[in-house]
Amino acid sequence: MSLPHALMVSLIEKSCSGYDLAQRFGKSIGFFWPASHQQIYRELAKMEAKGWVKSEAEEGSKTRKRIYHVLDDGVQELKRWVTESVDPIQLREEFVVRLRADAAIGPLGLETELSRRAQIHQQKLETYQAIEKRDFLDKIKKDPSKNTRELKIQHLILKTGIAYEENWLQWCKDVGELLKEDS
Amino acid sequence: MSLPHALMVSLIEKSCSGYDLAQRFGKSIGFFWPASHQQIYRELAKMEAKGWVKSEAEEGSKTRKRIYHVLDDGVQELKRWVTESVDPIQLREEFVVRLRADAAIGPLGLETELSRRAQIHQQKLETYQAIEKRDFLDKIKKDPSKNTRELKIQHLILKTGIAYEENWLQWCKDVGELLKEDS
DNA sequence: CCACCCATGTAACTAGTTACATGATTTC
DNA sequence: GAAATCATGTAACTAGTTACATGGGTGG
Repeated sequence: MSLPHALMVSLIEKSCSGYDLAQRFGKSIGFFWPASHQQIYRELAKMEAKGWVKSEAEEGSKTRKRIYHVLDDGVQELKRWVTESVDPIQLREEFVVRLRADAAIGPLGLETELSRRAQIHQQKLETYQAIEKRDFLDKIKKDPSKNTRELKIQHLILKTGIAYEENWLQWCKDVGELLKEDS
Repeated sequence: MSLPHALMVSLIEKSCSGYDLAQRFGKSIGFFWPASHQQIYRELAKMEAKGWVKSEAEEGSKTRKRIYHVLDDGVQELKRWVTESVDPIQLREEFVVRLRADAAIGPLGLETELSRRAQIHQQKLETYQAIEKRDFLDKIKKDPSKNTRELKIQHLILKTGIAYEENWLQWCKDVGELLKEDS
């Protein structure tokens, strides 16, 4: 399981509350490891029980907010986990199964759904590209010395997402062509 | 959930036992929707209870083997399901999280694991390419009239797998370059 | 003062994984 | 007759999803 470790990476970058983590997961590390707030709160509680993180009420705050930070045991655990050997995840795409059903008993009119999916990919792609421009391209242009190892890796991760969406977008076009061709 | 529907697609292509399905899932539709035999047996039982499929002991056989075939209700359900609207699955790759951990507190020596993963992708790629040659390229060459809608779709699905593995393979190389560069 | 966002949770469910069990048949 | 593979399952666990609950603070 990766969630506790993903949370620790995020907390190392900046300590914050479970709520904040949930927000940040919606727009950074969560692109590659999505998690709902329910899951996050549950994991944080378990991690605190294990002594990987510790939470403290914000000083002088009137809210219930609890700020989590990573303890030394957490960092050790993270280091251990990083070198673990785990197989790449299996491609598992429902729409491919639908397509195969269409091959067996179709045509079943997948075109509408296909273009809906193309739109979703297009939208994600644009989101990623906007982030790339703002957080990487412009930043490096302004000050090339900022292009550290850390930034390069983070940029590569984002480019992974971009390539991923581009591939599926192209795939949607290819499938669309094929379905149009002879149905 | 797709498993029952994936199973029906497979059973429509050819009726068979749960055991056979588990074998076939290891080398065709299971590339895109993997399932263990435990899961398959469990689903088949549920599907039979719902009246989507029916099983019969093989005539004159001495084994416990039960052949499943899809009933009309099952075909109807499949047709209904195909047009359902479902979002594309989220990219969810543990190694990307590790990479980001490496960016935050690294370098942590991800190279070994990376080349292990590259090997896995390479191997899958070769498996797919062998299947492509045998089941599509050679077949069409021999008799172009065999290149039906059904075959074209199935070929496209396989090419999806090929592109997927090629992309991750390339990704491994890119990451490898970056890690070598400045660690 | 009402609606919205902040902030944290519980409960029940679903799908998939891991481990274990068992007996029959085929192959060497 | 031993080992491999055919063939079907049960049980317990893990991770993720969906639905619901609740109370405080902030902006119009």
